[in-house]
Amino acid sequence: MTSGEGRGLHATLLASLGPAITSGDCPPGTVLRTDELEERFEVSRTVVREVVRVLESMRLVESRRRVGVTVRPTEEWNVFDPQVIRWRLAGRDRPRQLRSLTVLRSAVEPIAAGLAARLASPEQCEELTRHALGMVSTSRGQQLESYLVHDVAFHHVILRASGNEMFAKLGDVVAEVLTGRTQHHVMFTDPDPAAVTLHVQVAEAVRGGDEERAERLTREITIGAMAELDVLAP
Amino acid sequence: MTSGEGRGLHATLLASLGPAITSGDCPPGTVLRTDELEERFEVSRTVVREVVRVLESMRLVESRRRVGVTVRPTEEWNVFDPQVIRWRLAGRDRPRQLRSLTVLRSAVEPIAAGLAARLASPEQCEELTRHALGMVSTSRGQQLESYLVHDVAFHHVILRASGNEMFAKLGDVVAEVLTGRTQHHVMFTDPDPAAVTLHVQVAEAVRGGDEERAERLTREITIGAMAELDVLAP
DNA sequence: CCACCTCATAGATACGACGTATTCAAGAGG
DNA sequence: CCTCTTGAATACGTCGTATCTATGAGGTGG
Repeated sequence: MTSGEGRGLHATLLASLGPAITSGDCPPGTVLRTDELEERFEVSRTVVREVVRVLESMRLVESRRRVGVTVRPTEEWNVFDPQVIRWRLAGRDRPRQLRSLTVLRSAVEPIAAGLAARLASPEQCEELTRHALGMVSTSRGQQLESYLVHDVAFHHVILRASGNEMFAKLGDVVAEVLTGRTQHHVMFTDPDPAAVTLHVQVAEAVRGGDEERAERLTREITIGAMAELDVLAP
Repeated sequence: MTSGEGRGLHATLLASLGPAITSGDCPPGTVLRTDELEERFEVSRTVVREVVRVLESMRLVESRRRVGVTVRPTEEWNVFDPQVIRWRLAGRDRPRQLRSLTVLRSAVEPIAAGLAARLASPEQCEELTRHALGMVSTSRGQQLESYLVHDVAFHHVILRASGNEMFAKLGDVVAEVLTGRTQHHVMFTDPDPAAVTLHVQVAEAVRGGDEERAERLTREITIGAMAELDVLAP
């Protein structure tokens, strides 16, 4: 076992096998045998079996008697599993994953903003305007890290305020998309002023309970995000 | 072990513990001990541990030394895991889950339809019109089961034709929503004629490559679905 | 050529042992 | 009386081995 992120053999092996599969190093159809994994990673049967069970629950692999552990075709993977998403974002088909997520965002966030306009609590409205203003004040002069913090927080609040648990869960994923985008940015360019303005206006619309406007403005933001992706990604 | 769905002790125990947690029988904060589960379900330590590991990967529970296996708060669950969705749909907060999913549909499907209008293959267009016509021909005279088959297939094709792997993955979930809706329907009423017409028109729009129209019409369908939910659910 | 049977294989399950982190509480010191 | 340290109990983590069982392959006989 060369490395690993979480403590414990289980987490370590999972952090090795998961990415190996999602990155395509073990393409669909590949057969892994339990005892081979045992010796390759120098862990006990117990650890291997538990990891395989987890990978099986993510539908990345299928374990069959007399055959071994087979990697399933990509289209059967649980692509909504945050763990799988993280592995894919860190691996080879990061562009593809980024595109999928951005399209998902473009579908979900406008609706979420509309719902937020109806349901957001006063505290959430306050948070929203605070982060929007934070984005304004950090939008100039190479402060992209601080800007990103506000940007992520802004979208997190919107998704939580929508009152939909599934939307809320997408907050973490969106955070990774935004973070990844900034990491790939040339760090010398400031964020698009138009986008900053849009965020402020969305905060206003939500605060004012204007569903239709919140939705429309957020849709403009996501359209911008997709356009940006077309420029940056292959 | 009273019952179970899949063959094998692992699947059986998972099918007992999962629903027990998602239904609220074991509310967040509940602590389960490994050996207690062993004797309660009459399985070995191995099986319990592997099941706990899977539940942990779904973020339903957290296993800590000297403490036991604690049920995590609801907002930390992997609510996009199809298995979790199925358990919740079968359990107590089915209405809440159904509402979340319907809102998600209303966000995703219109965008998916728009993309499908641009990307659908001739075969997919053919499938689409076939199922739309199938819906028409089964929309009268207590043929809800046949109607449902076409309805599910229709939305499946739309989501797949969008070219987005994440959208495509939602097809199975949407199928369960539609199925569940029909199961709760009074079986004597035929489907809404307006909805049937909309499906036919969506198929036309996709076939004709009219993105804007496909999106708008699909949005009308999902609006109808939400309205229907308001009538049926608490 | 096909249907059926046998056997080897590799995962599925079980059990017992030891390691280790974590918590809680008792006791020493201030 | 309060705080900090230290120790022991505890429940999960890891390991090795043994047995069971499903299943795919290959042989056998009709």
